[in-house]
Amino acid sequence: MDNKFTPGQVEDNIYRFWEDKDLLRPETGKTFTILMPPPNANASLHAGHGMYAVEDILIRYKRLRGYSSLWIPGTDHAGFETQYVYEKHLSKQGKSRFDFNRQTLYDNIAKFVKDNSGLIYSQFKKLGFLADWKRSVFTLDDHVLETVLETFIKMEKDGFIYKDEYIVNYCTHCGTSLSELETIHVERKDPLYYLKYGPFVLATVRPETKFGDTGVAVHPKDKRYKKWVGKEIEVEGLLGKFKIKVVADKMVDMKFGTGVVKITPAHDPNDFEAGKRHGLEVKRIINIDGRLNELTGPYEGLKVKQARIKVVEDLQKKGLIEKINENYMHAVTVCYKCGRDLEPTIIPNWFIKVKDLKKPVIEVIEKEKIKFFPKRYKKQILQWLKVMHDWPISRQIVWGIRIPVWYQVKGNENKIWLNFIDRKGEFKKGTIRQHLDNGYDLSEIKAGLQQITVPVYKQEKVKYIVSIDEANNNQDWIQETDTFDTWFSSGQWPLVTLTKDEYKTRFPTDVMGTLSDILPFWVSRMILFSLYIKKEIPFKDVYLWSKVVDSKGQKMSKSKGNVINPIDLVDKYGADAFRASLIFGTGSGSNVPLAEEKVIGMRNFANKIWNIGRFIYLNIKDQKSKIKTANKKSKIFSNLENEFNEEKKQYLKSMNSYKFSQALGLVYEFIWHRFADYYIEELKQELKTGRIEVLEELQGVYFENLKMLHPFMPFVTEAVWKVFHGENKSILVERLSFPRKRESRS
RNA sequence: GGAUCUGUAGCUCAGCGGCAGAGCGCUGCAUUCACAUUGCAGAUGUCAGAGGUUCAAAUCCUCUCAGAUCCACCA
Repeated sequence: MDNKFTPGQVEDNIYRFWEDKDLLRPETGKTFTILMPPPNANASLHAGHGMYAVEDILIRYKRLRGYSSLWIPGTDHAGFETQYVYEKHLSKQGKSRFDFNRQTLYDNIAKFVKDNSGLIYSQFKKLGFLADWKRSVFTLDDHVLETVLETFIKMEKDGFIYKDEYIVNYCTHCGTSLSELETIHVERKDPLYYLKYGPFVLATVRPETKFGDTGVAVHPKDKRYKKWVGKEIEVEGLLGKFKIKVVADKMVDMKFGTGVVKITPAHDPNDFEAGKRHGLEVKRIINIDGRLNELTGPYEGLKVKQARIKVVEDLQKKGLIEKINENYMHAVTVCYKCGRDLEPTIIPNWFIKVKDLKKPVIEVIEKEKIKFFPKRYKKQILQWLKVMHDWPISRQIVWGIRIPVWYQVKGNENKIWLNFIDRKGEFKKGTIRQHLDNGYDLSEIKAGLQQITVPVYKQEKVKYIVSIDEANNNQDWIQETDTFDTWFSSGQWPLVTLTKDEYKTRFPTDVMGTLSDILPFWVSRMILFSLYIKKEIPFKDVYLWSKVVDSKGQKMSKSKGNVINPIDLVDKYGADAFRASLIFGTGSGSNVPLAEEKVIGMRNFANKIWNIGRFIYLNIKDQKSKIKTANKKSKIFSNLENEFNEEKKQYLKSMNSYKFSQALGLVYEFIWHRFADYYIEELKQELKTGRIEVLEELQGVYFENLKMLHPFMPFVTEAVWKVFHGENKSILVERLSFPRKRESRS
């Protein structure tokens, strides 16, 4: 036995041993199941993934308590995220997604993902995770697709699906609409322009949307403007004079600006709602590429920002700007991914009606059929569920599960817009009618298809069918190109990870552990889908952890240059030290600071464990010839036992209530500062005089502590176990039992 | 605007009615003893502030200040 514990090779060998002995898979016993939150398939490990250690701790702990504990891993195709990464990769080669047809782009991304997957699992193994890797599920596996599509079809049948033109946050850079949750609001200073508007002056930060104005609103109680309400006013604009209706609406803040608001239903969410209330026309003047369209005359083709500059310039020339407030602070909605301003745009979208679907979700949470740890997340998720509105599930990207909707071509040639790349590689856009007139046939169009847009027509709907593959080779139908929001498929994670038999024995699963940030995105939707499809909750407990941050509490980011690569730390100090450093002394729910000094501290602890073992081991070898004296229990023995029993009691209590930091702290304190520093030192002399029962006593307490520590520091505990019991033995098949009393459910 | 959380040693944070704690850092001492990746000893605090409840408050309540996060709004 070496005088130091050196993790590197030892850890790899131990992991291989667990794999070879099939210890990653559960034994028989009462079931305990965790579904791993699927990381992006093409991701590599970052510090945040370190927190998956919490789940490994639970799995190992339950295994030691005699459960058949199973951890099922998986990976997510992460639609938008992955396509974004891939497009960045493309742009380095001077290309963009518009250079490829849909199928080719999909295949390329699939290959890209395949080439980059697998890495994270090998890194998880380095961290010692006891997951059943053979069971891994990918969110684009056939059986997942099947379930996800069936769910959509069932929802459609049950009337929970509808298509609508709705104002969505559209990122013209990323080329897709985003849900509310995927947007970020940032405070920013922008000029506020006071425009002369017929008889009024009104304030706006977006003068370029003026061309889409179809109304002007004032507050119903505003005396200043009362006489105009309901009338049309004549306004001098950049494209000449036009008439516009004045409406009264409570959304107007009398105190803001001049108390007059222009209404641009097509390009502002509030105006969209107001427009609906007053039956105003929706006049779209910005296309989804972020450029002004033909309705804007000379401004056609300009990007929004350029257009704003030009419009302001021209308005000033015409004397139509009264003043400009350059210091106006307001919140702007930006893309969470690329940070660019989002363009509120009207796009046909598929929606899920959530009103009835979320009711049972709220109920199970309120009744605590699903419990949250830390508890305050219960309030948070309930608050979020209460305001949850219909969920737009269409994404205009290819990397995902294509929505199984087919539009009828015949009779709708003028209504269906599409882009495709023809045989010669040329990009074409227009209606099907136009393409047909240009001599293309439908099979060529389908082969080179990029994206189709089928507006929702109020009177004459474009007929569609919902079907998995029925219409695939039928020339009468053309499939929707939108894909599902990633959360639509990952929300069904609990429905696609177990086998049929396991749904009888392991469902609901026991714990869902995940980053608290995705509570609304993911956790709430998993509950929703599970209750809808299975009529059962998907898991009993939800354990939420927070962001891993740097030693100063700062969020890790490339731009700050404070990103810590966990694998570096693991290579230097061992997986045990890395894992323990994330758990030791951290509060549940608060950010988890990761600092090299702390990892070193835990490395030292691992070494201490090793050397306590070494001390006992060397004495056993030395002891063989010595005589066992008459057994008289000394006071110090009973003190040790008392302290140990108390430690164990507290440990089990902490573990059962997800207080891992506390549990680890207890063992740390006991084994180092009580057991090693005090008891071993006190008993050293007796040991030297040959009292073998001293050794037995120490060994007994030490072994139990190894088991208690094993979930946190699996490698060093296993390594020591092997020294004492033989290379072929594993601490993993040992049992951790309760001292006297039975386990109390907390 | 609505809600939640946080404020404790130099740093990062536990503790959440019963003598103010840990890790790292700091000071001094110990040296071939299982371990210097060690041991022993020590310094360091108006527990953000004010008021209240209590035999007893860092802990419970109210307010104030400071910071963070979530939700909604933002012409």
